[in-house]
Amino acid sequence: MSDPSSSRADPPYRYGPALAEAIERKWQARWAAERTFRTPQPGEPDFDPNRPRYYVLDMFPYPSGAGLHVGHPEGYTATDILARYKRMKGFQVLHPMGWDAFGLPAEQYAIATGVHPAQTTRQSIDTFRRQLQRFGFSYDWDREIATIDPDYYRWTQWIFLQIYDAWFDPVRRRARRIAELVAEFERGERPVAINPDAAEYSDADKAVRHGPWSTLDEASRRRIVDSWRLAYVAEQTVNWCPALGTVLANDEVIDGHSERGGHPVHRRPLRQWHFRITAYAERLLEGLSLVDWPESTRQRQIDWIGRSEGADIDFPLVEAPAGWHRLRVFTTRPDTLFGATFMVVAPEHPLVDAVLRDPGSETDVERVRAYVQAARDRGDVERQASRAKTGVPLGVLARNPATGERIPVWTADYVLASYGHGAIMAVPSGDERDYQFAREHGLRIVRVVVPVGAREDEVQGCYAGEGICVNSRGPGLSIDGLATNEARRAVVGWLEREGLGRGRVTYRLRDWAFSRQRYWGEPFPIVWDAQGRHHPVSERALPVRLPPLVDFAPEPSDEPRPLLARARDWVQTTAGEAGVDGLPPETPVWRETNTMPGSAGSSWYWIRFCDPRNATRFVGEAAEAYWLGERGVDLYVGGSEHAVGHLLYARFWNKVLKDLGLLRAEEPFARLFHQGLITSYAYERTDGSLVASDEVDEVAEDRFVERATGQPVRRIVAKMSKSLKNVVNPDEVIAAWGADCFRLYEMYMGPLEASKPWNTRDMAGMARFLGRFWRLAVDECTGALRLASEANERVERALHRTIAKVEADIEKLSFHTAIAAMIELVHVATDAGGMSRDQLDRFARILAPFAPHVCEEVWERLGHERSIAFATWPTHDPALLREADVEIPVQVGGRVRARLRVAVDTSRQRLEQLALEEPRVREALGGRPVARVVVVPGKLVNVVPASGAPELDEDR
RNA sequence: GGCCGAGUGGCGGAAUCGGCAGACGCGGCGGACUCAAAAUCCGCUGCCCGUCACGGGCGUGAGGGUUCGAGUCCCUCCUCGGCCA
Repeated sequence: MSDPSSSRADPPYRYGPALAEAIERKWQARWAAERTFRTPQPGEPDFDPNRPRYYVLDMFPYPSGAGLHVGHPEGYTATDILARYKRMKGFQVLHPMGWDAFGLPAEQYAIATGVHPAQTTRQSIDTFRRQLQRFGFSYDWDREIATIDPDYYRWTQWIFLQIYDAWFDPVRRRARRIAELVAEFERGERPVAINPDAAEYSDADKAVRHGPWSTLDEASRRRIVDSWRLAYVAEQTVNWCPALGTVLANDEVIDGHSERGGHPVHRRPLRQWHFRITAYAERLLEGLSLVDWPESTRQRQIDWIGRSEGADIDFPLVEAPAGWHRLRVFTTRPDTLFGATFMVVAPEHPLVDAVLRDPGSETDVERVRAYVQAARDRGDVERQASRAKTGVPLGVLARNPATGERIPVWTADYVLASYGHGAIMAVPSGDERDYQFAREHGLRIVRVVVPVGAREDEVQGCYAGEGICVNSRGPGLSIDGLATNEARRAVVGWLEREGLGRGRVTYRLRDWAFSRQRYWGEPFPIVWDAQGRHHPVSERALPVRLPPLVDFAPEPSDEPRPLLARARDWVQTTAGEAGVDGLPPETPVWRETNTMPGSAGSSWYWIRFCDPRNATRFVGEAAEAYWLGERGVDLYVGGSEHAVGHLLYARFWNKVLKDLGLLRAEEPFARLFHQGLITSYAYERTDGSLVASDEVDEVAEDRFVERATGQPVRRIVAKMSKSLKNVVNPDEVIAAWGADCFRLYEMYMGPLEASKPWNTRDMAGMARFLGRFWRLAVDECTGALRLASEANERVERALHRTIAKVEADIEKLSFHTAIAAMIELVHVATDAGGMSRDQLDRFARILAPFAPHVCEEVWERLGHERSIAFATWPTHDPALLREADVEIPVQVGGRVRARLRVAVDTSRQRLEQLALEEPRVREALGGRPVARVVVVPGKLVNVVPASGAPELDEDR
């Protein structure tokens, strides 16, 4: 088909790459010129408030310099089919596209080339837009947005300020304005205290009892209010690489050195903005039951939030540094309290510093100091992974409150500072890590739980499961013989009565660190004064524009320093200049130099699409009410790699905005679907090196050789990547086959959610299908319509069946089976000598969402002036779906022995009678008596010979 | 190790509620058209036995179970993929 010598001999109107391209260009130009897919807004003349809406959203792409690969259009084609289908079903469809354009790759590219990220990003966006438009997707390009547009990030900053100005009321379980919190403090309706759930404050800070609000000074008030804010500043440990002058992610650090370059990396505390997403843990869990999402993704979010019930327990300290009277731990297994034979704190725990300042007689100060130093530069991931459970005793003794025994306190890096209180009670008989640690360091092990039905001496090593408590009798409490779940309640009750602890729910979810030390991100609308206090930039001064910067090269330094600090004239300004209310205009202030992370712009973009040009509000109320309403986005399609990060952050922002009365929907995305990965063949030489797929020949079934050398290579299936040399470029595929063919092929590969290997060879099937469809409608020599003079009955029935099937399959996103049904229809119609005008008119409409260009062309030839995109979806007559006659298989003992040709509605009795009269059935019975006959009318008959089995009711 | 998902022809895959396994496409084989080739059209194509027809047996990762009937439900195991530690 791609041989040029052959196409010269082709009839002038043969459907091939050249004609496909001409048709596709023609219609794409027309759609653009007529703004066919512009979606009317509430209030506009062509908007119809009585029609239902359908909001179908793609995860917007990060436009990289490499352009689109064939994985992108998979999800986009699926949503396009749905958008086009819903339009034909009478919905007003919102189907937008935009660009997630801030982020690290653009900045790294700038470091390498010296070209400003603003420039490279714009170029990448232009490339992506051109490529997407070539697919004929029905996006409303008038709504295009990019997160780097100041008109967009102005509202990203504005939303940050809304979150900054909010706190979470644990009683009402929702966010409220800071002014309401202060009012409650002023009126004495709320105890004046640091937020007990604020991760950035110590237990000691939270225990401080403050007087009435009016008696507090400005600094104390500010401290208390900040502890409630949903956006707050806290020190967080980062991986700082002085040589690269940058902060590294956990997976970029290997063994204390940078993955690139092998430079030393230090763990340093750095001042960062955070969102108190943990306050929403319960709401985020509950919301998952309101949405139609893949079960795997819901489960991953549940796991990520990691709700666990347990208890805080205070262990009295009997030998400890001055001022240390107790050590608080969190445990999910209070039932194993009697087995706690030692305690462990993280190397970062404040008790460790206290011990070093005020060592006890048993403390080996040098050993502790050395251990803590070494542990500091190991990341959490690495600490968890390492097998050896290292640690040192602190020379501190605690008392187990249940047994009254004195137990030693150690520090070890298998305990993480970020979980619970950074301290644990160690129960070696009931926790694998504690067990290993105890074995390694010769600590006592006491069995306190045995499996139900087991004797104590039958249990070896560590047993972490549920069971029955043993050896759990003490001066104040005995839980011997209780089941572990009952024991947990008993212990928590006792702790609460004794004032030694309380039941508590904790989460694995951490607060969301929202700062980056990069350039290419949204600046914070925040300034700092000379006293180190933060102040919001007022709304009217937004956007805070990113200052121009030319030098992105890393600057080696021992102290972490954000890149924006280099824009000195921008950083240093005055309150008046920056637009800060509440400070005298001439007050010198310094702008926040962190920037927002990549996830900022993507945490609300679906909202902006509803009203992308609104200059006075982040989204107009009428647009939000219509396009989002209480349900949110109707269908959201994107990769499962965003199952926790993006989707959790987006839900969080949505909930805060809802609580503040700015949105109606509790959940942003009503239905979510993940398209599968498109993989591709890669070829490996015997030495493991890779060969590009276009340098390989298939010499026999499953035997491949490298063309240049003739050496055999092995074919593997892998994710497309430059390094594997197996990337397929969509531009080339479209040039060779056309966009309609590409769309059909990607949808025909298999279930949308499955990962599937790309195989260009299979494109031919879809090209043939389109060719047959075209020939069914158009004379290849003259270009005139070819219509049957009258409607064939068999074609008519097949058409009704196909309409019903395609409709049901689109709703299920089962596009490959819908296409299979249409292929069958083409065969039936071709076999019957063609379709009537009316039949072709309906067929073109159901194929149009899949192959819109060729269908527009046929539609125009059928005499329609308006785009097929707004034609109505054809109806089907359910009465025509079933054939009058059916073939019923007759089984004997479950094996098909004969077939009956009967009317669909043949009765049960009649079918049984006909079956028993069949000679083949009698033959198969071989004289055995018939035990029973199972009849499923319209489906099958099963004659069961007697074999001593008991008789059963036939109808079941 | 835990959680989730998947194993069906040479390949991608279908089978809506437990009811004819392999729809549809690719590839392959044969034929028509053609000077010839491509394209197009038609037929065949799970495996084994059988001379064609008519048939028979086996068959959805392995083993067991429930059932008149299992790709589908239950149990045990194996393999692969994804995520988390």
